[in-house]
Amino acid sequence: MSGEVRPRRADAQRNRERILEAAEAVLAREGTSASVRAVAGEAGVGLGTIYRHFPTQEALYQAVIVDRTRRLLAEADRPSPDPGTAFLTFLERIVVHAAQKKTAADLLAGSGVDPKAGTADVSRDMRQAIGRLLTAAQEAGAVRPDLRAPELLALLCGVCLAAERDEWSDELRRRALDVLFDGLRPRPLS
Amino acid sequence: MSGEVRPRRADAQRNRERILEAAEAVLAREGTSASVRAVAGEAGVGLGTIYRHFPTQEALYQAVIVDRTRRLLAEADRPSPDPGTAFLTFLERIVVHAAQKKTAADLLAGSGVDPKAGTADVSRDMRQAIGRLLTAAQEAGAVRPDLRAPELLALLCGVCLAAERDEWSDELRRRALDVLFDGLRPRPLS
DNA sequence: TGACAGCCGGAACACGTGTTCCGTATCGTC
DNA sequence: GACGATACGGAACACGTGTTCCGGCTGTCA
Repeated sequence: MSGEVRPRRADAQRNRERILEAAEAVLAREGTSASVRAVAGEAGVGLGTIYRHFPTQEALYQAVIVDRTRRLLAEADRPSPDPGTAFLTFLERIVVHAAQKKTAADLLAGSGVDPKAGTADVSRDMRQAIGRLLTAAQEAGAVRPDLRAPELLALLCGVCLAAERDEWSDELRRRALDVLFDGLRPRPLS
Repeated sequence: MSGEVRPRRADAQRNRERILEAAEAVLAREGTSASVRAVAGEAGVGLGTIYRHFPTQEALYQAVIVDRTRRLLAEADRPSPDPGTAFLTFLERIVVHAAQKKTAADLLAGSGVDPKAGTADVSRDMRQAIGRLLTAAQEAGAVRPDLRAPELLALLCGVCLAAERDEWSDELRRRALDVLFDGLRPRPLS
């Protein structure tokens, strides 16, 4: 074990942060198809500088996505007196996040976790958090008991994809989620 | 006006059809990001042959998409005694089509019709057909009256995007659409 | 069967991408 | 202030893409 890691030079540390901020902005604007050159331009930095800090484009984007997703996940773990509201509120936050950051849908995709992706951990955490909130909401009687995680994640993934793509307005999101959430509630006994 | 269009040579006509079939197969497999070379390989044809028949990759793909969408739309216009079932059945057919052909979601996207796309016509027709079925289903009391076309199209677009991406199984589609369709129905008076 | 318009294949070109490399500039230390 | 390690910028490379071009082949028709 080598130990003793010399601290980064001050300008390097500054550049690293500028690159992360730039990547976040560019991802929000263009989604994960954004080019490394776009990030370099936004950061006011050369291409080589980016590759000095991140081995790969994928590594850079994952760094941004993982960081922001962890912040989002932190909100899911606050215990709430109203599991139904907590569940639906968190779903809506995910959709808002998707629309603003263009980067949420991938984390919800099919349960077959892509082993080569560095986002596998945070993706698993996300699905588990949703699963926990779902179970709690069902036990509280706020969500239909026959709803299972796969179809919930599939629908949520679809909503995120559409919201990322077409930049839903606040009102459209409100109306669409009202419809979807109605479908999640228990059917009143006819 | 020139008139007098000489008929295509027989081999050229044959190749044109092979290209269209190949394009359909490749689109179903890889979506609209498929390369022209992939279509050429599937058709067993040179690149030049494709460009002899279609001025552009976009033109080729649009030809496939427009043709298939027209066939799908033909089903929407059969008058039905049960507008509610007709509405939901057509929505499901669209989702199945999306999952199999990887090509439906674009037609449902934001109402701002892209003027440069040759699919604008068929996209408008699709939205209008859905709108008609929606209105009929609402008048029959089978769908909640406060549902409007924008959020319906947005949700449907999301479902198609997710189904195209992750190749939903029949069962997953069934479960997801059951939930979504429940949200479309009228809320029973408390 | 001969001649030619039409057609074909695929090499070649233009462009955008991710990534590497190296001469130069800068930071931290003495 | 000088010096070495570190970091920077951006040209250059490898690759995949859409598209064009042209020499040669082939269906068609007299």
